[in-house]
Amino acid sequence: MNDMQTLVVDPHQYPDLESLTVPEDHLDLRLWLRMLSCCNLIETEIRSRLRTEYDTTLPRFDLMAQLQREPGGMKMTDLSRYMMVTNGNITGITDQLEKEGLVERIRNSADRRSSVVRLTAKGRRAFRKMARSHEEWVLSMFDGLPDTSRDVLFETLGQLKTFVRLQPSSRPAG
Amino acid sequence: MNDMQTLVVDPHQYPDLESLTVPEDHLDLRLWLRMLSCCNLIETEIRSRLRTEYDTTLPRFDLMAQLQREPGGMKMTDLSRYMMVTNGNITGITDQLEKEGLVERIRNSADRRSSVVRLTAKGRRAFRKMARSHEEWVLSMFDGLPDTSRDVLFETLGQLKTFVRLQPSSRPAG
DNA sequence: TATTGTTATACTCTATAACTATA
DNA sequence: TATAGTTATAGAGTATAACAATA
Repeated sequence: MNDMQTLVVDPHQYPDLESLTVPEDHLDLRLWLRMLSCCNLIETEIRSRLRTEYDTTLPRFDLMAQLQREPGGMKMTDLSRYMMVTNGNITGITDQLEKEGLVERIRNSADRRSSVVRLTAKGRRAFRKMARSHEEWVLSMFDGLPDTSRDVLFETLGQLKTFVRLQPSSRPAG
Repeated sequence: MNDMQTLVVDPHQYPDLESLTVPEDHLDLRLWLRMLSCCNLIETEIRSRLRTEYDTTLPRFDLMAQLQREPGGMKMTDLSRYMMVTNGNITGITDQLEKEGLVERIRNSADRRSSVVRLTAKGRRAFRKMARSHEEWVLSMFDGLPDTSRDVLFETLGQLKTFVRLQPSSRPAG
């Protein structure tokens, strides 16, 4: 069975995005590629674990995480806004989760166009379990990082999130 | 034309992944979600600009960036390792770029199974232009961030990249 | 037997767009 | 007219797997 080619790569073993820069490049660029490769490393690991251990995906996990905060459920339109994807995609993910009994749609009698999605009891149990694992994975990945670095990262990323300036043309005029 | 629903969202206007945590959560988890939402914000912007201004995608840009460092070209297998995707995907992306005249395959007479992919003159020109824009976008997005924060971010992310510990089961046994 | 690259296939996620039912 | 949600479609990106040619 040597004709099979499963993807088996240790990311630390190969150069990554950051290696595409040279010291002469702007610090911003090197910073960005370093941040991106950190994120990709961690995100890939989480996606892979969600897949192998819970047979699910990050968007599905995220949708359930949104619902978990709102015991009464959320309107599809709000889910779409918070998750920054279009309506049709929320319908699709909700369909999958509903088929597995993890969420349910509740029709709204006041406005019969809209419905509310919420976690079922089974969905709440499943999410709690996944969220615990998810947290363990993250903790274990950050394990070697000194406390001061953690604090500093948290603070400066907070600044960055505020300061990041999106190009005007990519935003709606209003 | 109100039945059309184009995705037009200002990411700063809605809660994001980070808002799924509460102060009682572990700092690691809050840190991770904050980092992820920073990255997603910036990455989404870059993908969108690559699409609208250069009609291309991030994986295609990344493949060209790899080749740009190696004037002699790279083997498909090495591209696959560096970009951490399977062989078949490299074939697909290379096909697209070759069709547009941006890269070319050179057969290797010593080992007739393998070939080398390299940028054409047109590809080098195109990449230089895109890379300049890409750098401008990044610079402009980091514009409001104080210098000290930049330095600190760069250092601590460097640490993180070294310390991030992948789960043993996700790596090959060797 | 193992490696290089290609092809075929399937699946998820995404966007655009048109549609239905309702407001 | 506008909104909530659905459906249809298309395309990118990914993985798994089998294959041919070559080593």
